Amino acid sequence: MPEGHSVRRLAQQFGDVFTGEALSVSSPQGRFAAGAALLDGHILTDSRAHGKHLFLHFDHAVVLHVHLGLYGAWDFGGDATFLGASSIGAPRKIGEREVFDDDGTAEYAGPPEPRGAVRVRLVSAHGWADLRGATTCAAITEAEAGAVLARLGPDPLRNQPEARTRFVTGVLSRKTPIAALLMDQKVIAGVGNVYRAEVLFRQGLDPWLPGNALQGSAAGLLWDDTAVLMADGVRDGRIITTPAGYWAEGAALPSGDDAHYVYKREGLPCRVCAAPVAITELAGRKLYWCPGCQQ
DNA sequence: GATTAATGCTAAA
DNA sequence: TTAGCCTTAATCT
Repeated sequence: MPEGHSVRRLAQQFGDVFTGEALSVSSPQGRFAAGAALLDGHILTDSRAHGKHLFLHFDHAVVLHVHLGLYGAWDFGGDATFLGASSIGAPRKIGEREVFDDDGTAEYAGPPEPRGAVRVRLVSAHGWADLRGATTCAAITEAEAGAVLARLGPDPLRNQPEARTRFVTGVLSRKTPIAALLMDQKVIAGVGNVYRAEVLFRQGLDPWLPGNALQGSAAGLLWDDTAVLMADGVRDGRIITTPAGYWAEGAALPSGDDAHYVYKREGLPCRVCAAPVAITELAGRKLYWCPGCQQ
């Protein structure tokens, strides 16, 4: 999935192109027909992300709650007004991989025929958005949205009071391996398998180190580095954890192969110590790490 | 063309 | 603990 940085970009995109607009809401696939009817015709008033959760608030205190899960994605399209309103480069798709139109010459002729299982379609005067493949898509009350937030840990992309302290305390109070704690959305919201592997490498932490065995300062630095990486991800629209020295000569951005230290690099030599990058299954997910650097 | 794996979580069993 | 979501890209045959 899109980790927290993608969902933050989605919230930004909805804010840019739909806030203040009355939206026609439908469910071409049918599975969200009742929820769509509840939202249809209402004005989008706010758009927020917390971790991997997206909340679209409407003018009658109903909230569209979306979690993309493993492969959910939003598609966008619209006229020049719509495209011009987007502050993040007007991607056509935000989800597991962002897609940009190669040219802006196509005439806008309204929303296309729904292709595949479109769970929700939002249509404004100037554009549209389609949701497919999401794990969660629900019309809920403000109170219910608050309950979802309450069970999430601090999000490094938000300026919440005591966020860093809450993370450090959460880590130090548990004996669970740090690699598992980073994936626990109650401990820190928005980190997925890529950021987990990369930030542990960058901090030189053994993935199996129990949370309560970390130094408080190490846990704090882990939070700080995660926050930096995720903010970069919001800016870039992708996860890049290596510095320019590891990219092709003169490249402004790395190729996919050069963007990470360990993620999906099992068996390849570590970029720092040349030991083979290891892969292990941990709680049903693949964990990539360098046995040389992370001890 | 078919199969697999994927940045994740929920609900059923 | 497992199926499910029902997409996409990469890898297979």
